[in-house]
Amino acid sequence: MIPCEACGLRRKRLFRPMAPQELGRIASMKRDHLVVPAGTDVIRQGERGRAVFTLYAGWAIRYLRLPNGSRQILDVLLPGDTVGLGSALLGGHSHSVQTLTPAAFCALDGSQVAALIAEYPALGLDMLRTRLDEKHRADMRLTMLGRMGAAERIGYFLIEIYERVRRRGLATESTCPFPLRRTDVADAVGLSRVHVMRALQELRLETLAHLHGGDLIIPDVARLAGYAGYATAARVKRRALL
Amino acid sequence: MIPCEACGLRRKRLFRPMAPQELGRIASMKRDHLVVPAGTDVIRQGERGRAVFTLYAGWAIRYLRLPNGSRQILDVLLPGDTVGLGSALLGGHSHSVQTLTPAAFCALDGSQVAALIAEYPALGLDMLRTRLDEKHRADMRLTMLGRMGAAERIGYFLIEIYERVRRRGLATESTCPFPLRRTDVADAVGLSRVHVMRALQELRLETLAHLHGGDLIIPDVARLAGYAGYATAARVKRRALL
DNA sequence: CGTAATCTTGACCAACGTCAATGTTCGTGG
DNA sequence: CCACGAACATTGACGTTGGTCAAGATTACG
Repeated sequence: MIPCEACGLRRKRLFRPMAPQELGRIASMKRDHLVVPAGTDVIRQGERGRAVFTLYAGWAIRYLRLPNGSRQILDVLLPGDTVGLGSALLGGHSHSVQTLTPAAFCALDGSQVAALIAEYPALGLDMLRTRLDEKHRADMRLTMLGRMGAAERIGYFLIEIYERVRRRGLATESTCPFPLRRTDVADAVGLSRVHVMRALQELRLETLAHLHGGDLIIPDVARLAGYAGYATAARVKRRALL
Repeated sequence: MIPCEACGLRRKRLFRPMAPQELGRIASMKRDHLVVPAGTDVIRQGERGRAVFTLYAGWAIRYLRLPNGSRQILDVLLPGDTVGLGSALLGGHSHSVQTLTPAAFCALDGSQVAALIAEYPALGLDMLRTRLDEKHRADMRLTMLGRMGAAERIGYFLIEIYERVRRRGLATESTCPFPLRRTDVADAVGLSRVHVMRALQELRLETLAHLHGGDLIIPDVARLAGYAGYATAARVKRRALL
């Protein structure tokens, strides 16, 4: 079990530095370091659980399964993203989380989060900031589902992921890993799998973006951003481990 | 200008009681009590501003305008809802807010929010809780846009609003005020105005819901909830004024 | 009482979903 | 190293949902 003090994630520029005391307190909440293969359900919609997970390595999705069997992907989780805070503070899990690749999670005892915030208000503020930033992303995603055509939606989705991966130092100038299948893209942007194919072909023909092997290639990021109406917003430093 | 101590909103059961000190501190941040007619843009997307607004009376929408002119309504604001926390903590406004009815807002100085949370960590925790609850609502809305048909979407949208209004004590057994126009509904659920008409007719024919005058009538809430896949989640007490 | 805004409906068209057949990749066991 | 199967990608044909255009009805308001 990797101690929080030695956690590599924290060193990235994307995350705020923490005071040693804060870090020590968080370390005391660490309950597990869980390593799982691709396709594992780490959290199941409806379960009780009060653990808070930070994705340490690998990719995962947060999704909802409807009574009729269809699936909506709510978010793609990248290393450093936290999930389960809602369940810890509010009650049961309202969504599921599944790994897309082999992955490792850091599990904290969520029942202590309220106490933690009471002790270190600055942590609460940071968590609130991160939440607000994510809410902005959620607003944009809602807009893309509500008001954009198939190709633009997918373009937006792809560039958003590319930018998030890039900020974590995991992408090159024009390429980033992309372990999602066509079905996953479809369930994320609200289209059928077949129509995703058609829209991807359109993007490929216009040299805006294409998928190849497990990689996403965007020859000209600015051009795709223009096409899909994506605006790079100044982003907040996130709170790692929480 | 109504002092926070006398604010009627705080007394409703939906909101947590506050300690006198907390309340005093918040009162010291109050900058304005703004009364505006219907159709006023209180916040414009892109503006600088660091004010935090609490809707005191009336209805409003939070929306995004795309380069191509179309509009996505992100949320409907009811009395007691707070808006602008993101801008206060993160920078400029990423969305606009417009009143649907004559309305009154309480405006607080947002630049003091960080300091407020540092002083009263419990407030930060409450704000985080409220945020997490709203995020759940946002997840559900994304799902409805991505995976549901027109009539179900609108049914979901209507019942969600009805429940929120009811919890504030502003609805009767089967009726609540509903100042949105067809166009607003369309921009909220991601359909065209004409298609909203067709879907509303379907809901009316099946006696699930109908709009009349400025009112929304839902003869059998449970039946509509079943139809639209709406599940009443236990909701958090919200933080009024913030 | 008249004008503007909104609601409502019908006719037609485009976008997207479904079904089904074929190709491709990749892992597994011989 | 090859043969096989399973999962996934790809494409075409066709059906359905939802968008667009346009006209008339109703309501809100000066």
